[in-house]
Amino acid sequence: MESKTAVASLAALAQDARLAIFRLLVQKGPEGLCVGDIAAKFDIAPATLSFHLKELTNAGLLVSRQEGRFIYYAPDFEKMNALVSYLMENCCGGETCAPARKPVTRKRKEKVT
Amino acid sequence: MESKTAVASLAALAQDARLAIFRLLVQKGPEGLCVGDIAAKFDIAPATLSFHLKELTNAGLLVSRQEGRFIYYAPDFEKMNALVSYLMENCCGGETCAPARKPVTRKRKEKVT
DNA sequence: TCAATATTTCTATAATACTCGAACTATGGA
DNA sequence: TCCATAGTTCGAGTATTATAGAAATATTGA
Repeated sequence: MESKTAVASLAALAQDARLAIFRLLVQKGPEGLCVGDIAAKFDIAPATLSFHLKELTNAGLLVSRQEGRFIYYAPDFEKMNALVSYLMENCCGGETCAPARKPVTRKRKEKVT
Repeated sequence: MESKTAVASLAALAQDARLAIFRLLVQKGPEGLCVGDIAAKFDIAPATLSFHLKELTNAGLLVSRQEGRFIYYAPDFEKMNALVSYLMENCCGGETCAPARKPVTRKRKEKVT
């Protein structure tokens, strides 16, 4: 991960509303939530919410998909793991700590064929 | 961890110089580095460096100790772990991911008696 | 096609943060 | 005591970011 990317991701998370939104989505998982569902959880003007979702998406922390009229946002878990790994890279010289953490893994979704 | 604290920590890290400084110190470990040693690694005006160290310290990410004329800064590893845990708390509803990550642990320093 | 719903873009204002020169404080050695 | 070294605080200029009203876009159902 590049330093620039990490700074952008951290900046995206360094804001009350965005951190709350991101954590909500992390807890929700890969299915995500549509904008309206997120709006229902927080008292944020639609334009402001849209702005924050864009910030998180531009930072690479969220991915979105359209389903009919609804747009779902979900975390990009790989990016989140990469960010954390970048922060802790070679912790304590790599001798006492590394590998510091195991990345988040999740069960592969069954194919719905 | 409180949301306010997490935002402050993330904001402290969401800056080129500060992220580089923090990562340098994470890699150095609990002994830390004095300001001069940090300054030697980056091209930053002393006042600016001092400002950034203060930001990181106020956010709780660094601790400092004085040794003679030198002030050593080192990461607060517990705070760092708490921040990461907060980000990933109850990931994917806690079913598929949790416990997502193990915190950084390091060997207890031998007592120098 | 028309209206309603869902979300985004535009635009402006207010607030906050970064940088660094200059002046200041604290420690240790001569 | 006096000076040099190590860091910090202050102040001002510049830049970036948050917020939200209004207008625009896109999708669906009638």
